[in-house]
Amino acid sequence: MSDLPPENPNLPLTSSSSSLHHSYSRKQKSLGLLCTNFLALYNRHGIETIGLDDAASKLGVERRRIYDIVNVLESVGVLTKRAKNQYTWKGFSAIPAALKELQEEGAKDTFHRFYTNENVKVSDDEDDEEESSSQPLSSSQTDTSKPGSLDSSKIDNRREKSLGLLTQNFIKLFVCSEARIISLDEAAKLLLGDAHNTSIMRTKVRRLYDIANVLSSMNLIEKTHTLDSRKPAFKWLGYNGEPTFTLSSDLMQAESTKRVFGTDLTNVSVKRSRTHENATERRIKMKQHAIADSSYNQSSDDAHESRRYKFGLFAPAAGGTYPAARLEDNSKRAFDVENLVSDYRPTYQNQVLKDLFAHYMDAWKSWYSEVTQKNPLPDTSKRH
DNA sequence: GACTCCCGCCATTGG
DNA sequence: CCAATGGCGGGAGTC
Repeated sequence: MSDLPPENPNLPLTSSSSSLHHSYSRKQKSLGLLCTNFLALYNRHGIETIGLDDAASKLGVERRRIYDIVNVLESVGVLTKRAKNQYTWKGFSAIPAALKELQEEGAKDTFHRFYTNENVKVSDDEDDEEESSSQPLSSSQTDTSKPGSLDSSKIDNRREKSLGLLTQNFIKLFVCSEARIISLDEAAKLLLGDAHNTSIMRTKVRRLYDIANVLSSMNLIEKTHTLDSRKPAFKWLGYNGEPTFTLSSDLMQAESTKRVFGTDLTNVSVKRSRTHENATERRIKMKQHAIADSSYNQSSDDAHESRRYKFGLFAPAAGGTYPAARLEDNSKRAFDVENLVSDYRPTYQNQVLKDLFAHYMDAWKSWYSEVTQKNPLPDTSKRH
């Protein structure tokens, strides 16, 4: 107990004052940003263990959020749980191994799927149905799920729905297939195996957004859109062997506004105005909803509605097509450092943040010069 | 008005 | 029993 009190009404806005509608910026509280900060805070020498409380207070967020981040980081090997409240920092160098393991694991799953399906068709065409029904790829041991029997079926039902596992499965999607770009809907559908229940889907997609955000902040994936359609999707970048923390992806998006890294670490202050509605009401409403919803429209999804999706028949076991993508687009727009610097004007009163800022600026400058060297011209920055 | 996805209630799990 | 964890989905911001 010390430092920053939970309520800290200081928005690092450079404006002198009179910010009447001190805009609540959702972006500045995104999981991705938080993760970026988290990484910057711990991805350095000397760090060995991480305390959740410490992280929470340093980053100025509630514990709950830390769990979110830590879970996905752990599923990629960057962290490991040591004890209650305690994690061990492994670093980015642990990513390749973790990725590889996931890939192998995924390959196995794929095999399994095909064998039980005995329907190995090597269609090269668009329509490439992926597995038939109910069997989300999970690493659970036995599955005795009978649609009719309801009882102590899944003790570890929880684990199956954990953010961590979901993260791994999401990654497997990329690592174990030819797919380079996947939209979250597709991912959700794939990971769900089936159950096109709108509600379930929505929830799953929500989670995927969360995951995608932190994965993005690690530069493992990047947001784009599907080649053909306009649908937003994520592109697998893979691990680019970057010992020092990179921040590009995040900064890229800073172009338009202030989705700037260090902004407001102590962001416990302005929360979006919760609709006046006390907890009780809320709870009740929830219950009612649950009840009314209990009659899950279990329409057996009839149409398979196969997403034309290339689930590369079992990924090449060794080496094969290990996604080795780099940011090869030229779409990265350039903006000038000085401008950003002077414009940004750090209002950090805390040493850590200052430190952090310097760190970022450093990394970014080098990145910037590198890019400008390759791309002499700032490249007509069109709309994103 | 569709997309994103933050927030925090509260069920679970662990000690 | 309480504290640590973390599923989950309402609904507020964004685009």
